[in-house]
Amino acid sequence: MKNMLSKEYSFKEVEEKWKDRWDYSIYHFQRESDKPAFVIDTPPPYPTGDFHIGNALNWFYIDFIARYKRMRGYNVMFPQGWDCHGLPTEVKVEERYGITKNEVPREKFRELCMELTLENIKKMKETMIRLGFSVDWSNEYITMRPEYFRKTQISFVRMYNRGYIYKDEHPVMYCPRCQTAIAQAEVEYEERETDLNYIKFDEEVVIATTRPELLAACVAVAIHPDDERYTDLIGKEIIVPIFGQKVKVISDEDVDPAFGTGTVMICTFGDRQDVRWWKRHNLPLRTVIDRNGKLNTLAGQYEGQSVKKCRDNIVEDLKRKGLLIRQEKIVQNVGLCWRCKTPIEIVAQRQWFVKVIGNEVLEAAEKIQWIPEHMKIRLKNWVEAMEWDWCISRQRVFATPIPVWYCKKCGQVMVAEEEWLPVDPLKDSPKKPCVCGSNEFEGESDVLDTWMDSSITSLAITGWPDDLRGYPTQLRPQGHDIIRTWAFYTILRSLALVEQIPWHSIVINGMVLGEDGRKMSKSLGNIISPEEVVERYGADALRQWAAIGGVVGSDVQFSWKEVVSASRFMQKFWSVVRFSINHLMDYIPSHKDIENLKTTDKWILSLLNKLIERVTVYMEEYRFDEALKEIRSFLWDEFADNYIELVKGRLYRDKDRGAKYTLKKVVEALIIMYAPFAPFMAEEMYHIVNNKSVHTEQWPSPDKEMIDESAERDGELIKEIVSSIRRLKHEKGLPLNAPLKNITIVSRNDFDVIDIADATSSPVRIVEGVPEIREVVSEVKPILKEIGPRFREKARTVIDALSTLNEEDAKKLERDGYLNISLDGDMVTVERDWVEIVKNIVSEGRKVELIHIGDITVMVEV
RNA sequence: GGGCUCGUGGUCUAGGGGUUAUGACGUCUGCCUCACACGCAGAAGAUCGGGAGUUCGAAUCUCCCCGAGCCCA
Repeated sequence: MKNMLSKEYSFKEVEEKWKDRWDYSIYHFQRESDKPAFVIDTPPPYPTGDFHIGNALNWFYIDFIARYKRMRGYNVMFPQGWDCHGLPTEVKVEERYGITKNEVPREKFRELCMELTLENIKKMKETMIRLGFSVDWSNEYITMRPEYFRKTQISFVRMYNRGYIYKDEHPVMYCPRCQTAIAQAEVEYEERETDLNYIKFDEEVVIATTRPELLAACVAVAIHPDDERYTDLIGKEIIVPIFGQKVKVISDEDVDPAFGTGTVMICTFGDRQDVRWWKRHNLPLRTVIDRNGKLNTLAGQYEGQSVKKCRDNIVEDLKRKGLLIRQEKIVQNVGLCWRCKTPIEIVAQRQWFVKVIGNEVLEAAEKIQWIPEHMKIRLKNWVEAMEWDWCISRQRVFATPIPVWYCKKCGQVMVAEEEWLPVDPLKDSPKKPCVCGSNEFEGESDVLDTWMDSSITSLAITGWPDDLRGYPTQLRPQGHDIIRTWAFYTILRSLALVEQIPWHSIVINGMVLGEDGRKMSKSLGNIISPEEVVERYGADALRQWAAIGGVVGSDVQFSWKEVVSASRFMQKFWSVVRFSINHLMDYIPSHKDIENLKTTDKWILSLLNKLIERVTVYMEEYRFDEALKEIRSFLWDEFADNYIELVKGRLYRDKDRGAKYTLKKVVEALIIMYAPFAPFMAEEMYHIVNNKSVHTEQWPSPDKEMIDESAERDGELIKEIVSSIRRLKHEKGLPLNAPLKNITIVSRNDFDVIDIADATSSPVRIVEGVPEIREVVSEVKPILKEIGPRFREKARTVIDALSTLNEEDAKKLERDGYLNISLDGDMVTVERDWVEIVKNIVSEGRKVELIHIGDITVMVEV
């Protein structure tokens, strides 16, 4: 029979073939199904057009889980969302058409954004399909579409009506470049060097500040209450240089007397500490920075200047007036807009806020299983440090409109009713008059933070607000970089909207690092795209890098080596299938074949069933690295290197049905368990051995009947005997297939030796004991884990006594099962099981080589 | 400054009280043995970051120190 399989596995051909041929509807979630549901609240990526390797890691984990759960009989939902709104797309559109958002009508600008978003989604989808994700495309959602943002607006209305959302004037983080308020979570900090300026306020007071441009916004000067240098200043008024406003001197514990001169000017607002002081001491508000990041009229002669320009000018003017005592360089942490890295300002503005219900969120977090557990602490730290409510209004265009109008007559706020949604208040009018009777409204021009869209994904995918069956969902997979945003906001919103946790478990993935162990970045030039890996080694190989690269939750370094080693494993697997199919082509399994199993067959089947148990446990624990390693080492080290080598004789010569049965069982189970990791190749191989799709198969369940400890012991022995004979031949300089005169195994229990004979090309027999052979005890090895706990501090003495046991006593111990020995005058009884007795066999007749394997001896006549 | 995670052969990595520490890549020595040279059979290579402690026994637990990364002030 001719083998039709190519010698080399061609990932390119196979992956392209199945990608096009697959029926993706088998991955659709069945709304009406008896199977238990497993709903995954997958992350909606931002449609940049580039599905990068970090996304890929996240999706690989999701796909391993989804495929595994499906095989375990779950009705899995693996939806795919797209989190469309936001600044980056606006910026891209401005670049692309060389316009600014204010140069075209709002509606037109939004359309251009949508157009670009759809193009980007298309590109990313292609990559995702190429990577083999089992996405349920019938559950795709796009947040910019009316059917989705209707839900966002409903969530706004409901939370408003329940008192979770309010509009107020409050200090907010403001990005002057993006010209919008942002949330605390969107601020990142970076160390930057700036000048610390010592400015003379009056004869006694010199203030050190890094923000001289905010002198106009100065509302107080603070000192530490215990600072003896300034005790008599407290309560006095002092005049701010250049601007001349009188401010009070107050005392506060939070002032660091060791920093600068120990006196601090409080501005509205230089940093968050200013906000704390401003609130605590009820200070007046002097806003000097406007929405464009420019100084306003309060700044007098500096009006209209940028923050940077104003700073330079004020420093110059202070110098000229002799008010600048000195300057020193210091490093300080500057808050930056996470999108454009522009230093943010804190300004008081009327904005929309969501109440942060920190305690409720923390309580809910306790009810959720966190994988890994310690990631919960990140949420905790974040929540506990939150000082302000979540600012959800943005002064942008491409986002979900806030469904609110203001009465032109009385100023009353009109929040949309749910039936009116979706709505754009700038285009649409309320369907009822204001309480004052007026029909003249002005629509809210602010829009919602994009996180308002994406923090209801768990609700949206289950069918909320129309249908909430099956809520909470089962799983949220996401990166640890967005715990403070996505995870936090989702829990908060789920509690506020439906009073439930959003998911039972959350599994956190790490970031992907470059090959050099550093973050991937353009400037370091260490970026790897999924496409280039797929091109060279295939999606299945990349997937295995993801699985084996590290424990879920830890950062994973990209590694070509891992990818290569995965592709070698694929070649090995392919060769095993190629070998197997030679013997299985004409084989129709029968249950009777079980009766023909030899020791070696029983051994590998027992190991296989134990493997299934372990792999299943690892998959349940999201330990993909361990699961895949188990599969790999079983296939390579046990099945290929040992089992197949041992049964070749029986297969080629005898067409042995027991061996064929075993071969088929093992290969099938391995392909199925491999399928979540390498869906393309597993599919190809399963079609070869079974002519059907592996992706609709059941996950194998361990067959307890086949777990056979004695077969395992004998099988291990056979393996050991064969490999020690190989080693012997190697040492003697003999070819591995050289026949030996005789192999005699001295053992009291009987097992099949046919495979040993085949594998060593030599006659093999088992004897219970041979007269002309004399057993000599050569070594007694104490087993420490038996002796340690029993004798504790005396263990060492016992160990020494046992290892120096004389031959007579050792034989007595072996024969009787116990032995009394005297230790420092005490009689101690030791048991047979506490030691391993190594014996030599001395032959009086012919010359034999002796091999010891545990308690067993093998005599080899070369 | 605070929190979290982590320091294991040359490189990456598993393990997390029992004395010969896992695997991958790399290195060395033989082999084209009828599934596989992306292979087979062997081998070398680690005082498990440093120190102290707990214990009969520590890579593993505790404390301190050093170093790295992440998150947050």
